[in-house]
Amino acid sequence: MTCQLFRYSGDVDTLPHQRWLDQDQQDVWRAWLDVSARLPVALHRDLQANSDLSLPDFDVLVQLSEHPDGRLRASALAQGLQWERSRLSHHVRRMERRGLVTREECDDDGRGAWVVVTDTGRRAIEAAAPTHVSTVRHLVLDALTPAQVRDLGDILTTIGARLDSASDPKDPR
Amino acid sequence: MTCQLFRYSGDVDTLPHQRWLDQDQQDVWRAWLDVSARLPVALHRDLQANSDLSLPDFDVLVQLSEHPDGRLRASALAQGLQWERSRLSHHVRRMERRGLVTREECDDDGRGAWVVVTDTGRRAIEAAAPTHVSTVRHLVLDALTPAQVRDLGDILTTIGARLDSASDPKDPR
DNA sequence: CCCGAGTAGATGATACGTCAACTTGATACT
DNA sequence: AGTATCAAGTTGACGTATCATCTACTCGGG
Repeated sequence: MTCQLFRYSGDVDTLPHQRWLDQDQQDVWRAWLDVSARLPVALHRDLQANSDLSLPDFDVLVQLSEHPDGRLRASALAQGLQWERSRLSHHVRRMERRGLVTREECDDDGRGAWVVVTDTGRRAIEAAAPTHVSTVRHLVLDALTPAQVRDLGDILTTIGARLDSASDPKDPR
Repeated sequence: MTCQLFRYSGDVDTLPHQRWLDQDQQDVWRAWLDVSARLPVALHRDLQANSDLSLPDFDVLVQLSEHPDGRLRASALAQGLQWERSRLSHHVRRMERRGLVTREECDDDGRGAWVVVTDTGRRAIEAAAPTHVSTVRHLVLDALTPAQVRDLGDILTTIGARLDSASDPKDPR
């Protein structure tokens, strides 16, 4: 994977007023694309091998498990997952069909709905979690030095902040 | 996002023999999940705003543009993208329908197929590339110090290597 | 009380990704 | 030649993600 990000047949100067990426930057960006594509696939496969959960299933169950009674309002859940509400709705429907969660009406708000983890769901995540965590360790956290883990945290926080302000109406670049 | 990765109602010790993540590790892992989920969404939105290309469309066109005549054998293209062949086949079909690429039979190998970028496809990527690159800069490369970019490259390379050996039949942990 | 604006969530259409067949042509071995 | 095997690519089914749209409810004035 040593090719350039753009090498149109002609000269790059055919597109003037444009800063392209130098070689080092291209390498880092390619590496990002590579890892961010393959890591979730590896985690997903790992989960599938040890449980009937997908990565999104797992994320949902983690959120629910973290809250008292294993229940959360749909919007709160969506926000915790950084998902769109419609995505959550679709996903919960599928998980409900498999018995991992149920939906319950909300008393104080007639529009609202609770998403509740079932016993089946609890058993599923408790069975899946150990290997999942150890895969995360093996592929990422234990692969890096403590200093690298710290650096990575700082880097991701910085990028995360950019993403915040990018979706923010202020500073649309 | 200051919650723990796992906080079952009971004590963590109900699942013994398991190393969980400490707080710092959880933070880093959460940050990874957060950024790796939101960055592609931001890039995708950006592309949609300036062109009719999706992120995968863009990736395909980049690969094709990097090669003479803008043509590549399907397998080579799949490998360059790190995609499964079937995924490529589906995607090329959709792109073909929109006139971005065409498929051509291969003379030397009766099974093979070329994927060829059309003029429309070329125009599309040339229109989309400048803003896309500048968004990548804005959100990532220019947000970090040169040292951080180097660090990130090292970190990603390390993880990439783990991913390689994870899918490798040898060392299945 | 009623009306309009906003909110919570669900739904349908479409695009995307994966897996498991399947088809067809290349290769190798007899 | 004949057959087994493998490689290239396609297809169909299904799960997943996004967008636009819809329904039902809440709330804050008139």
